[in-house]
Amino acid sequence: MPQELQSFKAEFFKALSNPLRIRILELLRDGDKYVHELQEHMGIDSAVVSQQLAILRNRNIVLGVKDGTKVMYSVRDPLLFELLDIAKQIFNHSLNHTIQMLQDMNQ
Amino acid sequence: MPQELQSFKAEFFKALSNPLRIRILELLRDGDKYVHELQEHMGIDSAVVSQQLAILRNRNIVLGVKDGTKVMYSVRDPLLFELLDIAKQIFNHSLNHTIQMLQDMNQ
DNA sequence: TAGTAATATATATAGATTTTAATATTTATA
DNA sequence: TATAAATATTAAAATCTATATATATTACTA
Repeated sequence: MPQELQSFKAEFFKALSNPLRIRILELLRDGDKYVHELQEHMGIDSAVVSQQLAILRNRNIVLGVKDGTKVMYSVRDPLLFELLDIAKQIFNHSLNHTIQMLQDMNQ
Repeated sequence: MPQELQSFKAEFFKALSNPLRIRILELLRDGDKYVHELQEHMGIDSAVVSQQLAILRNRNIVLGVKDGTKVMYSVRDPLLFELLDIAKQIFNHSLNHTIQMLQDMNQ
């Protein structure tokens, strides 16, 4: 694999490496939303939401469509949700492993 | 989803958000390797490889097993490779989309 | 066989760069 | 003018990368 592609992949994962951005993507999983809707769900300043949306937009992960003064956001590729699910599975495996290890230690 | 889990997920993706670490994981996909083997493939200082391995180790993504003075590394969960494949697919979709858009603009 | 060198890996340190998150300002539309 | 969203700015925190140092194991050798 060429070195450039590795950098692109790394950039992609970097876009996902922030709790606010993960939260946004999970909210969008339940349906497209306006910025102010995201802001209300997350309970943070709308400028902060806009900042994080800009990062996801620049990486082509979400799409914003204007509707008057509002902007409706959606996730561009549904495969992203599959990716998040696999991440969760990996996470669960790792957690199970840790729990098992602690149990073994107490035997 | 609890806020903590979002942070954990973000941490996980952060571990993947570096070109050297992506390279390491792709090399390990072809089979477990010693640090010096990784270092030779990557053509960088072994201290740099160790640093990056430490990050992957701390996030429970890889496992290092001592064998004399050497340490053999492997990926803990094969699901990780599935995750990388899906990332690649998302990436291809995005690229196709961009190409299509450029073509449309030239019509 | 004790002492020392060589090898493999890990950790520590530090300066440069990047990211974060909060606030302020700007733009666009109703 | 009021509202919705985006962008700019900034200080603090985190990350990166290179280099230096430390540790642990094996090999050598006097």
